[in-house]
Amino acid sequence: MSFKERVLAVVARIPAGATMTYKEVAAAAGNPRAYRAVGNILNKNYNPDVPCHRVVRTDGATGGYNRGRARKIGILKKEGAI
DNA sequence: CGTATGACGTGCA
DNA sequence: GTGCACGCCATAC
Repeated sequence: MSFKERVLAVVARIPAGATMTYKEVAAAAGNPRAYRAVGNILNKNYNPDVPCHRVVRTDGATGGYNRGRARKIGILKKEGAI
Protein backbone atom coordinates (compact mmCIF):
# COMPACT_ATOMS: atom_id res chain seq x y z
CA MET A 1 0.00 0.00 0.00
CA SER A 2 1.75 3.07 -1.19
CA PHE A 3 1.16 6.51 0.20
CA LYS A 4 -0.97 7.21 -2.85
CA GLU A 5 -3.31 4.32 -2.12
CA ARG A 6 -3.63 5.40 1.52
CA VAL A 7 -4.51 8.93 0.50
CA LEU A 8 -7.19 7.68 -1.88
CA ALA A 9 -8.60 5.43 0.83
CA VAL A 10 -8.71 8.28 3.33
CA VAL A 11 -10.46 10.60 0.88
CA ALA A 12 -12.93 7.85 0.07
CA ARG A 13 -13.74 7.66 3.80
CA ILE A 14 -14.77 11.31 3.98
CA PRO A 15 -18.55 11.45 4.62
CA ALA A 16 -20.84 13.57 2.44
CA GLY A 17 -21.21 17.12 3.64
CA ALA A 18 -17.82 17.04 5.36
CA THR A 19 -14.58 18.53 4.10
CA MET A 20 -10.98 17.72 4.94
CA THR A 21 -7.88 19.78 4.33
CA TYR A 22 -4.93 18.41 2.37
CA LYS A 23 -2.93 18.51 5.58
CA GLU A 24 -5.52 16.42 7.43
CA VAL A 25 -5.68 13.89 4.63
CA ALA A 26 -1.89 13.67 4.52
CA ALA A 27 -1.80 13.19 8.29
CA ALA A 28 -4.47 10.48 8.07
CA ALA A 29 -2.45 8.83 5.30
CA GLY A 30 0.55 8.73 7.62
CA ASN A 31 2.57 11.80 6.58
CA PRO A 32 1.35 15.22 7.73
CA ARG A 33 4.17 16.77 5.69
CA ALA A 34 3.10 15.14 2.43
CA TYR A 35 0.12 17.42 1.76
CA ARG A 36 2.03 18.46 -1.35
CA ALA A 37 2.05 14.90 -2.65
CA VAL A 38 -1.63 14.49 -1.73
CA GLY A 39 -2.68 17.14 -4.21
CA ASN A 40 -0.34 15.76 -6.80
CA ILE A 41 -1.72 12.24 -6.38
CA LEU A 42 -5.37 13.31 -6.49
CA ASN A 43 -4.63 15.31 -9.61
CA LYS A 44 -3.23 12.30 -11.43
CA ASN A 45 -5.93 10.03 -10.06
CA TYR A 46 -9.37 10.24 -11.68
CA ASN A 47 -10.99 7.61 -9.46
CA PRO A 48 -14.81 8.18 -9.18
CA ASP A 49 -14.77 6.38 -5.83
CA VAL A 50 -12.56 9.11 -4.47
CA PRO A 51 -14.57 12.29 -3.78
CA CYS A 52 -11.58 14.56 -4.12
CA HIS A 53 -13.94 17.54 -4.15
CA ARG A 54 -14.25 17.14 -0.37
CA VAL A 55 -10.60 17.97 0.06
CA VAL A 56 -10.06 21.69 0.52
CA ARG A 57 -7.12 23.91 1.41
CA THR A 58 -6.19 24.82 4.95
CA ASP A 59 -7.15 28.46 4.45
CA GLY A 60 -10.66 27.43 3.38
CA ALA A 61 -10.12 27.80 -0.37
CA THR A 62 -11.58 24.97 -2.44
CA GLY A 63 -8.26 24.48 -4.19
CA GLY A 64 -8.55 22.76 -7.54
CA TYR A 65 -10.50 20.00 -9.20
CA ASN A 66 -9.94 17.74 -12.19
CA ARG A 67 -13.32 18.75 -13.62
CA GLY A 68 -13.22 22.45 -12.84
CA ARG A 69 -13.24 24.31 -9.53
CA ALA A 70 -16.74 25.68 -10.15
CA ARG A 71 -18.04 22.11 -10.31
CA LYS A 72 -16.32 21.30 -7.01
CA ILE A 73 -17.83 24.33 -5.32
CA GLY A 74 -21.26 23.38 -6.66
CA ILE A 75 -21.01 19.89 -5.20
CA LEU A 76 -19.88 21.15 -1.80
CA LYS A 77 -22.69 23.67 -1.80
CA LYS A 78 -25.16 20.96 -2.71
CA GLU A 79 -23.89 18.62 -0.01
CA GLY A 80 -24.05 21.37 2.55
CA ALA A 81 -20.31 21.55 3.14
CA ILE A 82 -20.50 25.25 2.39
C1' DC B 1 19.17 6.97 -9.54
C1' DG B 2 18.35 11.93 -10.63
C1' DT B 3 15.37 15.48 -12.47
C1' DA B 4 11.03 17.67 -13.13
C1' DT B 5 6.28 18.48 -11.68
C1' DG B 6 2.20 19.84 -8.71
C1' DA B 7 -5.25 20.18 -6.58
C1' DC B 8 -0.10 23.23 -0.90
C1' DG B 9 1.59 25.87 3.42
C1' DT B 10 3.86 29.46 5.75
C1' DG B 11 6.43 33.69 6.17
C1' DC B 12 7.55 38.29 4.87
C1' DA B 13 7.14 42.84 2.17
C1' DG C 1 -5.71 42.43 2.69
C1' DT C 2 -2.87 41.05 -1.30
C1' DG C 3 1.20 39.33 -3.63
C1' DC C 4 5.76 37.02 -3.98
C1' DA C 5 9.22 33.58 -2.80
C1' DC C 6 10.84 29.52 -0.48
C1' DG C 7 10.27 24.87 1.35
C1' DC C 8 8.12 20.33 1.43
C1' DC C 9 6.92 15.38 0.03
C1' DA C 10 5.54 11.60 -3.26
C1' DT C 11 4.96 10.16 -8.10
C1' DA C 12 6.18 9.84 -12.94
C1' DC C 13 9.61 9.82 -16.60
